[in-house]
Amino acid sequence: MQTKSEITISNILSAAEGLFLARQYADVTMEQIAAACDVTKGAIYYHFPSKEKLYLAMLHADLDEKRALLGEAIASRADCAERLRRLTRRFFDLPAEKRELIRLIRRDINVFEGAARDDLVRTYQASLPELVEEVIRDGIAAGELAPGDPRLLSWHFVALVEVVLADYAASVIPGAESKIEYVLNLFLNGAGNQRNGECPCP
Amino acid sequence: MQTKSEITISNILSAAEGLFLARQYADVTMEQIAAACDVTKGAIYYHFPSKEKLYLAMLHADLDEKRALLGEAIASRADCAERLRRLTRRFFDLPAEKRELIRLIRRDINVFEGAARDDLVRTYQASLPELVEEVIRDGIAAGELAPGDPRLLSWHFVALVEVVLADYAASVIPGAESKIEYVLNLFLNGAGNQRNGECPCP
DNA sequence: GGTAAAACATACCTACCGGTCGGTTTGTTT
DNA sequence: AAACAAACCGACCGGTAGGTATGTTTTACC
Repeated sequence: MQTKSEITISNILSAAEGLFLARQYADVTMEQIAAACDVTKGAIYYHFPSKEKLYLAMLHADLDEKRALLGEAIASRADCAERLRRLTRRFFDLPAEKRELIRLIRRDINVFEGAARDDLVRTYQASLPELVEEVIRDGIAAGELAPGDPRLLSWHFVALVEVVLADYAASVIPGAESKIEYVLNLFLNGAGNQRNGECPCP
Repeated sequence: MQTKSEITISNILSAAEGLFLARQYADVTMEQIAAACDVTKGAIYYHFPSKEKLYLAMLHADLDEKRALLGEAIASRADCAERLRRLTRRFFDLPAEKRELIRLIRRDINVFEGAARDDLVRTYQASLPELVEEVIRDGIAAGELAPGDPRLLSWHFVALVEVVLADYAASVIPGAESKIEYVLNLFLNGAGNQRNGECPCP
């Protein structure tokens, strides 16, 4: 069973997540967070030493959870395309708010400096791109993907997923499954018209 | 000849650009901007009614300029790949600060609400992605690109450019020209190993 | 070169926000 | 039920930053 304290902390983190996702770091006040989970500012400062620590704690909790979830999806011996497909599908299965976390970090990453910033970057790198990177590295080794830098390719893949995540995409590509296939096809085969490529054998 | 007022306005916009690029909107103070161009806060408020208006004015000026510059690059009758190449090259030729503007908008877009926000989105859309979209639309019509939604593909292309713009990419892909070819190749042909595709003719 | 208006500078106001602290409630132990 | 600790409240402080009011200089034009 959870103690009273754990419940409160969980509530605070949850409220903080919602607000930090909606607005920028500086535009979210501690009192707004407090009001959102029916406590006062004093209660938050009882559990967290500062606004910055609260933000980082919320990020860590969220990314750890997400990483564990997504990590399962690539733990298979399938080929590269299939592993990427499973990973993306699992990502799409996440509640919408959770998926926004990546954009959140890219947005607020300039708020902090020094150690806190490095910590943020590392935590982010370890969340999604690193998982993709692992799959891509294997894919290159197996000859399924063309040679290239795995990390750069993983960023490309993540960026592609982000594109499909935009509101506009929903009006063009309906349904999660077709979005996934869209991403995979574009990533593997590109946007060029393959039929234009001449077949070497007459 | 420029009047004194125009020079001051230009200085303010230039200083604002540098600071807004380096930090988040809320973390840039009016006094910092004032100090950066050797005036006082009062002078800024003489020319701009508010911080928000100053930010938007600086964005508009920058994007207008950039759009004019990039627009020339696609005004040719070359094929799709070549036009994209020229557009990207022109983009890479921009001073580093100017290239960061895209990321800036994506970062600060949540600061504003209502009309100001819509204005921001429209201005952004009209800057880079719309130019790419035009080229891609032609490319699809000419059969050079596989059928697909032009706008979504343009976002994909822009995202790819952004990936290559990251610091890490410099350590993997040296030189602007090879970055451009990397982007084009990945966009047109994808990351999949084409040699794996069986040739239908025996 | 004189003058009115534009273009600043200076000082100040006010709202807000992160953080603190004394005190109060609630729960637990003995 | 006394004693103690954990959890929480709410008023408050210090600093800050957007914005303004007013005085001063500079520009532009005659």
